[in-house]
Order: sequence, then C-alpha cells, then structure tokens
Amino acid sequence: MKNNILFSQHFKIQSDSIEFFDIPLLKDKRAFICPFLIANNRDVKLINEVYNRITQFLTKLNRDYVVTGDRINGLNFLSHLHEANEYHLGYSGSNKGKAVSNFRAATIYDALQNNKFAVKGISITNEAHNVLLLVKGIGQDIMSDILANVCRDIFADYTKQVCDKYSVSTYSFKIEYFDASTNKWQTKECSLPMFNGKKIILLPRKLACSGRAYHSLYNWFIASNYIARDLLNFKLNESLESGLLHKLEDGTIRAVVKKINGTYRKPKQELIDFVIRYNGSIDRFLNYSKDNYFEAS
DNA sequence: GGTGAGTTAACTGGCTTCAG
DNA sequence: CTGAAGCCAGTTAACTCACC
Repeated sequence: MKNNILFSQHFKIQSDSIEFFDIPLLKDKRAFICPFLIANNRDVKLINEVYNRITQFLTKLNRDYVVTGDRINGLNFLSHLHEANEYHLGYSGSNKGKAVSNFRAATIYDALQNNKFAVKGISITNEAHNVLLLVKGIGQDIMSDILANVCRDIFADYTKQVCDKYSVSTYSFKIEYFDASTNKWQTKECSLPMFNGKKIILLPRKLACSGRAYHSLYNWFIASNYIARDLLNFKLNESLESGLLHKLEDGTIRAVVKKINGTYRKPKQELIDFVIRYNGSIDRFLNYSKDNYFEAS
C-alpha cells in the first residue's frame, strides 16, 4: 500500500471535482482550517454556521473568562480542546499529536489576557480571523485546533453527507463539540467513516489553506493603502531621500511599498495600533483577502 | 537587457514543554 | 539536566513582472 494514500483513493471515490479537502490517511497534511476563508464564505450555509459557532465560543471565552480575569474557570473551559487527529491536519507529519491540551489551554488564555482588545471586551477579538491576526501567541495551528474542536459536530455532519453521496460506509462514534443552544461542551453520537479503527472527519475544500502569515500581509496592506497614501499627500522631501517615494522620469511620484513596509511594519503584538489609527482597515483587509488569498489546492 | 519591486513559499531562530 | 519536538514569527530565497 502506498504510504501517502488519500481518502478519495482508499474509498474509491471517482469524481472530477471533489468538494471536500482530500487528506492522506496514514499521516497529517500540512494544512489548517482558515478563519479568513470562513469569514469570507458566509454565503455557504454550512460555513455561516461555522462562523456563528466560533464567534459564539470566542464571545463566551472573552466575556466570561478573559475580561473578568477568571483564569481557573477559563482554563477549565478550554481544557476540552483536544488534539484533533481525526482531521489529519497540522504541523506534524505523523498524525500522533501529543496530549498537551492543558498547556495549550494556558497558551490560549494567556495570549488573550495579554491582548489589549480582548481584556477590554472589545468585540473585535470575538471573531476568529481577528484573533489569528492580532493575538500574539495564537497562530495557524492553535486556531485550527480551536475550530476543529468547537465545530466538530458541524464537520461530522458534513462528513456524513459526503459519505452518503459517495457510498462510503460509516460507523457510530462519540464526539465532543461546543453546543450553541446551551453554550456548553456536549457529546453526541455520530456516523463517521473509519480507517484503521479510527474515525475520520472531512472539511469542505473552501476552508483549508496551507498556512499563511496574515500579520505580514496586513502590514503590507497598511503600508500600501494607508501609509503610502499619507506620504503621497504630503510629498515630504525626506520620503524622497530615504527612498520611500520614487520620482519617475516623467515627474510623477510613486510610493515604494517595499521600503515603506520595511520602515513602518510592526510586530504582531503592535498591529492593534494600526487597527486603531486606520479605522476600517481590518474590514477592508478581510475583503481584500477574499479576492487575493485562496484555499489550498 | 539590467535592475529592482512585488509576491509567495520555504527556511531559520528561538521559546516552551515533554521524555528519559 | 539534556535532547527532541511543537509552534510562532521573522527572514531569506526564488520567481515574475514593470520600469528605465
């Protein structure tokens, strides 16, 4: 048997356009559930459900535990985030993620506790893509893990639909997820496909990306759309001399985004300053990402 | 053509935890 | 105490394209 056999190959799915994200069964694929793709595909009913669920989860986490500084109960609330091996995604290639959920819970809680927006109860950090963009310490892997756990029932239902469509047999498994109506963690029985005795959960293709440094892209976006505009408006000589602006032969002055970004870029924990100074820029950035940054192939 | 901006992905460093 | 591994974040390298 080939070492990298895919879900579609093993279950003999023949289709020109597979709508789910095909994963290897014997190892993990280096990909993540991307919150930017979630926020930008809300016209799809299932994805809108995912968006509402993760927003509800983050709202509760921020309001009940981060703003109040209730670390003990916050960590307890987050202790349900287990290694989501059934998705076959992540950094490690082996699909054997370690049981570090306690440490991970502390990482997430402390990262939010150190974020100016989150502790003040500002709603920006109730949205997953803003947490990924603005909260230092929470990267692609951790955000992907949170989404996988919180929305496990939604993706399990999706997987069942895919299996029915392609006649893949399913078996009963117990899963844990964050329940929207009770605002608590719950378990339930689900019918899921199986490989080597372990359950598998699939994602819609539209939600998987191979990893993208959004904080760098936001820096670039700010340099190119806001700081460049300001520099061009004032046309200061020092900007010309330092190479931030460039005069073409015909006399027109252009902004050199690369130089501007190099001069003004901020580390992740200070990106909040850009959000405050350039009002509306994160919404514009989200919209920009819709047209420019796509799902993994 | 040569130069360098713009863009993407891969690499690297550094911090943290876990196993032995 | 030490080495290995996980993960975030910053850097470099490789490529394409516009300008001169």
